[in-house]
Amino acid sequence: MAKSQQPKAIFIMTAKQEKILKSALELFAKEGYKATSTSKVAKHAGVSEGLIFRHFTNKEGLLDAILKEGEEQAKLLFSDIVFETEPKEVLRKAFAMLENLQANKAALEFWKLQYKIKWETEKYGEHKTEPLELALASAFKKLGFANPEQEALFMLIIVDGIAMHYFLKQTFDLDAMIALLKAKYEV
Amino acid sequence: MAKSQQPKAIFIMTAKQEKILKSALELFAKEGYKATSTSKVAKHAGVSEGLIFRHFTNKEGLLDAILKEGEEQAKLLFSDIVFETEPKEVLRKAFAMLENLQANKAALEFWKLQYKIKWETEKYGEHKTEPLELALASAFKKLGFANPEQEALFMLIIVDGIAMHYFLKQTFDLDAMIALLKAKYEV
Amino acid sequence: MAKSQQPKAIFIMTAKQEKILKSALELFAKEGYKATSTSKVAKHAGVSEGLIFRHFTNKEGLLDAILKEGEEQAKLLFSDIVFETEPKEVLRKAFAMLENLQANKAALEFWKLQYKIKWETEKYGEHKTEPLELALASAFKKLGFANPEQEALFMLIIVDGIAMHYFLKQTFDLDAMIALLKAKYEV
Amino acid sequence: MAKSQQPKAIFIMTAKQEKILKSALELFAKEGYKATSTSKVAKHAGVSEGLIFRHFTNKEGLLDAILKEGEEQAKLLFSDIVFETEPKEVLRKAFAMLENLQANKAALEFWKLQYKIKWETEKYGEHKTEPLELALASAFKKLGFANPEQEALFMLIIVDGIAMHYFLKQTFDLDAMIALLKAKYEV
DNA sequence: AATGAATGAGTCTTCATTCAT
DNA sequence: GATGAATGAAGACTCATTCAT
Repeated sequence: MAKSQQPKAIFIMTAKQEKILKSALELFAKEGYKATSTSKVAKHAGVSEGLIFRHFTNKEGLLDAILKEGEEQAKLLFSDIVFETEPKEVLRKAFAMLENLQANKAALEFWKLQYKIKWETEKYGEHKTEPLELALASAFKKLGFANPEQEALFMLIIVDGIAMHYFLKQTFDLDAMIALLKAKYEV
Repeated sequence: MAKSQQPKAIFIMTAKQEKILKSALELFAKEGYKATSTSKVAKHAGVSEGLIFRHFTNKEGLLDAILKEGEEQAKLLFSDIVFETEPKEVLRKAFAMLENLQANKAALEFWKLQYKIKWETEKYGEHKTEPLELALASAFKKLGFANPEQEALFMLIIVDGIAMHYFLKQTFDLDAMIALLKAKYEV
Repeated sequence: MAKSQQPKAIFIMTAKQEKILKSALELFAKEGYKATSTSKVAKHAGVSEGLIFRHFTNKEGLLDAILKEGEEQAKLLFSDIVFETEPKEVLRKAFAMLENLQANKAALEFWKLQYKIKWETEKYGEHKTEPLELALASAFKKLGFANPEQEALFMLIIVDGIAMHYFLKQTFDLDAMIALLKAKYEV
Repeated sequence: MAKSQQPKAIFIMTAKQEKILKSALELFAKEGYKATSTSKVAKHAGVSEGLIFRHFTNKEGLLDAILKEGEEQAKLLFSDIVFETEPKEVLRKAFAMLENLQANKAALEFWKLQYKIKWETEKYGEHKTEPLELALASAFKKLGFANPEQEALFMLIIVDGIAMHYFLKQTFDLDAMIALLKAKYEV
């Protein structure tokens, strides 16, 4: 793996830089990282191919920049759950994350990319969901579950699995599945 | 996508043909489909690159052959469950599939490939698990669940999710998770 | 520097392989190593660019193959001198090497390449001329020179310098210079 | 080759201009002209890449500026010899040039670059050494040599060859070689 | 004077695929 | 059935150069 370098500052970006990032996100999420050539990204973003390398050093650097932005977004999304103290509400908000997938196209693309990358490169560990796991464990403890840590992991796996099926299967009824979950956990 | 063609007969295979298939499976599962070049496969299998194309027409044809063999294996694996009539036993056997992952290294590679391919190419739909879904639905019906079809899908998602986490996370305690599942479904 | 690999056997070469080698020698010698692109070599040799890499792995591998062949030729050329025992004859034959430059175009290109590469990459040490140096030293000893090793090196430097000037200066009178040399060493 | 243009005036140079020139000299001498990118020069000099082109028009213009400065230095260096009338002293001073290589690191880099460029671009002819050649010829004439012009060229070739060997061979004993030269010419 | 974003042509190299033997 | 030479298109990346600011 080549060394990769994130741009000096995420917040100061030229219009073209943002276009590149947006295009890359879209294409990586749709076709995968390896299958998306830098020239395809450039064409899609309407810039010269060289510009990608001036701004992101590498193809890998481009991926890292996207992933870093995704992490930022994820933190934001998770914070709502992490700071919730009412246990039932924690669960409800966790399920709400799933509901959000249908409404927010950008978020959906980010998540889809996460999965694709996870399988393609086995690069990004699960540690990003750790705070979520802790929050859930705490909620399950308050609700009197016997093995709260395991329950938390179990729920994460379920939410993960549902998201995955939603991504991969066109005919998947997300709302119905969320309703079932809510019923099972009585929230 | 180029047209692809399966080998004339699956059961009659030369030693080299099998070597190619085995090497491709291993490499595709480890590195991914796109990231594995036909030349790498040829070298790993100890054959000339041309031979791959004589036997499998395409790189895609090679993938299809592997996937087809996987389907065969899946059918075999599933048949035990599908023909089971005792509902609790159906669930037990479904969970046993997960336990099997730890024992059978070859099976594990096959499944890992299935997941990798699913994400990389979005090529293989879920239809392979349909009989499984039906068997589970029937079992849940007998057990008096309100919405057996949905329960079946839910369970499949859970099993899928568990398998995925097992593949991607080195520190995942598979046995504990299966125990939890069994407790939840009282089998 | 990337690893480079010489072709399995130098003597068994396809026609295209030889064409590549010949073109590369000519272009490297004329324009320099860095300034000669592999695509230029391919076009000049009338082959596809990919073929260069199939046969020589790298651009560097291509250079190595040429240099190795040059070394072979040099050994042949030097052997005539090295096995000469009559001291004056040794000197005469050393000077004859210079005279040969005018007659033998292939040899000239090889030598020119050697100089170019020496300066461009500082890759190939002087050790190739060692047997020559020893032979000259032995000759000077027999002729009663005070410091034969140093005299040998001195002569090599002169011959080298003359060859260089011949390569770089169009108006250089090689024959006259050789005559002067012969007069000075009374051979 | 693109047209190239020297900076309006050599003597009036901003600090950045000098830094560029210094960096370019160092890098060209170490890595070669082709192998040194303008971006490397800019980074090494701590200036923007664009500035190189504002000041020197071209990469070639940058090279020319360096070479021109080298010529200036050469004239200075040679003048000591050119205006010398005592023949033995002319020879002594010519040999002193070689001795100077060991003492003066800056001069060494300049000369090394001259050689590198000579071989890489075959751009700079020998005309720079013409006054030197004349001075030597005159000295040899006074000393009663039969063919003074040729003797002068011969000596130049020797000095050149010695310098080259000193640059390329780490284990070269420069002092010993100069001593031999002095002995041969009895100075 | 100085910057740095932007480009397009070109660099070396890899890839899937074809074909003569 | 099997090889390995051969290809052409595409891959990531670099480079000299331009231009708006």
